[in-house]
Amino acid sequence: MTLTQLAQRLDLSVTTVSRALAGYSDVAEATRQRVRAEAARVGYRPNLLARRLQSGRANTFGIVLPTAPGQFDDPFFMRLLGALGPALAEKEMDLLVSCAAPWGPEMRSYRNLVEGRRIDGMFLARTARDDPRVAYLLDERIPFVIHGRCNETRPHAYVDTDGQTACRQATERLIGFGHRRIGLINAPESYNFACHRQAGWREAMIAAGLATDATRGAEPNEENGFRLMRSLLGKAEPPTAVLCTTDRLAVGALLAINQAGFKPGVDVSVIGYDNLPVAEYTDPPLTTFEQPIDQAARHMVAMLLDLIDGADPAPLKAVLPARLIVRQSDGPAPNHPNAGGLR
Amino acid sequence: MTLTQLAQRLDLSVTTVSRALAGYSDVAEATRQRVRAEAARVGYRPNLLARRLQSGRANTFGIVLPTAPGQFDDPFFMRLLGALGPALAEKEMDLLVSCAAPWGPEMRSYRNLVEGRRIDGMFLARTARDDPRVAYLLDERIPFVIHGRCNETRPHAYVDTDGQTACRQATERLIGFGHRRIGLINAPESYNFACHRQAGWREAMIAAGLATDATRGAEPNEENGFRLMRSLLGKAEPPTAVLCTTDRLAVGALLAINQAGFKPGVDVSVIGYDNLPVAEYTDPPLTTFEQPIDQAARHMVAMLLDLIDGADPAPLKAVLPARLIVRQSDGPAPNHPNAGGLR
DNA sequence: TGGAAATCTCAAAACGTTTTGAAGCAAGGC
DNA sequence: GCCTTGCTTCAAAACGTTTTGAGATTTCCA
Repeated sequence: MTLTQLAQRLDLSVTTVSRALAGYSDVAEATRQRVRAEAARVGYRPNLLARRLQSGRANTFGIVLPTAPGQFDDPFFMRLLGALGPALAEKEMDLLVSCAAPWGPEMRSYRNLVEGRRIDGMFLARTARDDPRVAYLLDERIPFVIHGRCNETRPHAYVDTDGQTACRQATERLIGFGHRRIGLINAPESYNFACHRQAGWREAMIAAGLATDATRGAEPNEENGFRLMRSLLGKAEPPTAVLCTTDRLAVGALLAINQAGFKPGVDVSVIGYDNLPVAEYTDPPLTTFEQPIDQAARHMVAMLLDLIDGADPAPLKAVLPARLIVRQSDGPAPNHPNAGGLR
Repeated sequence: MTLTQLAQRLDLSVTTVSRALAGYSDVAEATRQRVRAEAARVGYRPNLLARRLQSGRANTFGIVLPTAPGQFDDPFFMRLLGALGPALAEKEMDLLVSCAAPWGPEMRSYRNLVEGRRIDGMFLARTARDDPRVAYLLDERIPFVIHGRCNETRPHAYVDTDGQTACRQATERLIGFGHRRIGLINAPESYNFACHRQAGWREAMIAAGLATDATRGAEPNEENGFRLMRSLLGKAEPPTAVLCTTDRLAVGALLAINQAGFKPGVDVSVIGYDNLPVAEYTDPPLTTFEQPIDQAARHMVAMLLDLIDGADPAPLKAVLPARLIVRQSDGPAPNHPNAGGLR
């Protein structure tokens, strides 16, 4: 059922029917009602493709999932999608998902989305410090919002979690527990979030006059967490606590601690970051940070809608606090006066 | 740059330019080359919205992610997306993602996608035994492919993993280890996959003359795995092995076993299903099944493309084998002649 | 040399909307 | 009775493609 057919049934012009349905005031109340009733009766639904062609807007935003081996099933993106989806649906926007490895080929995905005019704007996540995608989108003047931050100096919209403050607090917490050798198991510093989280840890360590050499970085998955933790435990004076900048790293670290014959949470404290579902069921349950992803998603959607309406990106920035979830993977340092005390 | 503008530059008609680019044989070789060269030079990209309006095809498939609390971050969907994406990109198809809770509201999502002619076909996953979405799509004659199976009698395309065989084999393996009381921690039987997996377990148990009463079911997450395992352990004669039909259930079960003072893999064997990334780093690492998701995705894409070309859905069925990944969470039954032997 | 066939090109229509500019008509003011 | 105003409706153009059917030119053969 097209608008033309509907108009014929009603013995009206297409114009009038279109304007009646759109609620313009220049069609008589009686006519409007008649049109609306008939439209409902025959179940008329406008053809979105036609509407979009005419309006020049795709009514669609895009997001590219990184499908690198070892990280394509990152739960973070699933949660981001789950949060973006409803926020977008509310605004009658569609979400187009494209998949690509995050190096070279990914750029082709962006080109495809952008140059085919399939989308009006893009969401980005997991940005690198100098991210070619950001530069590309700025060059092409495609509206976009980043989850994360990046070094780009031109103004752009972003929403991020304050990983720096979170990691500073986590480190201070461990220091308060009496730990002196506190390791950092991080993602590669080419990721922006890794830099921020490291900065927080370093800040607290330096403020307390502690050494910042026990740091390691690699692609954030369980295997690397395991490997890096083993490497830290192999040191002459292994750390009594580690801050893992993602839960997947922490899961690997916990196993490494166990297998080395230590008791995680007692001999070696661990704090994670992300609050994955599994964090509540590791052994021991993982103390970690929760990112306000729903809130971030709502911000991101609102910002992108503003941008496609021509808003200035400069003021569109938000940094949201992470929330510490205390479980049982951290506690007083061994041989510390507080050790064995109440937690 | 539109086709019209390109035609003007070339002093050709829009028709000729369009046909030259599309590779029709009725445009002179010299002209075609001239057109191609100029198009490449000015970086012409066709407007997909216009093309789609004209062709009546959205060139887009849809998928609805279940965003129920407690399951919206199911890694399964992330892997499915990661596998569908590249397969679709190869065929120049877009993937539209919609989010909705899997009860009432989800139907509205389907309606939106379908009735706005935004998509040419749909992927479904996590189907229930009597799934209203399947009935709806059949009624509306929208092409679709299910990952999973369902009770619907009308012919429809599906791809599934053979969970029944997998779970039968897992149970037989446990029986071979000397276990006699083997529990089942399952998802609710309203899910199709839960039925199949249970059937496999039951088959093996009955064939071995064992009791099939130690079975429990609930939404497949860590918490329920924990809870149900505790309940099984509370029985007068607790099972010495459990088959968990998802890894998330297994992760919870492992913790419950640990906390009850048993050693998982020694006192109580556990086998999971899904091979989540975390499965390699649980304590002990989890014996589980891996679904061939990439292969399934390729099948699904091929089938859906066939369907929109008018193929008969009846023969479009595939059931793929799951692969057992042996780790250390299962082994000989306690007090069994094989106990303590080599594994 | 005339006509048919083959080759190349194009104007116009179509896809289903929204928007623009104008027209028809009644009421009201002079 | 003429002009303005306000209200309601509509024909036509536009968005950028693809397809259709036909026209123009060349080639080939009788």
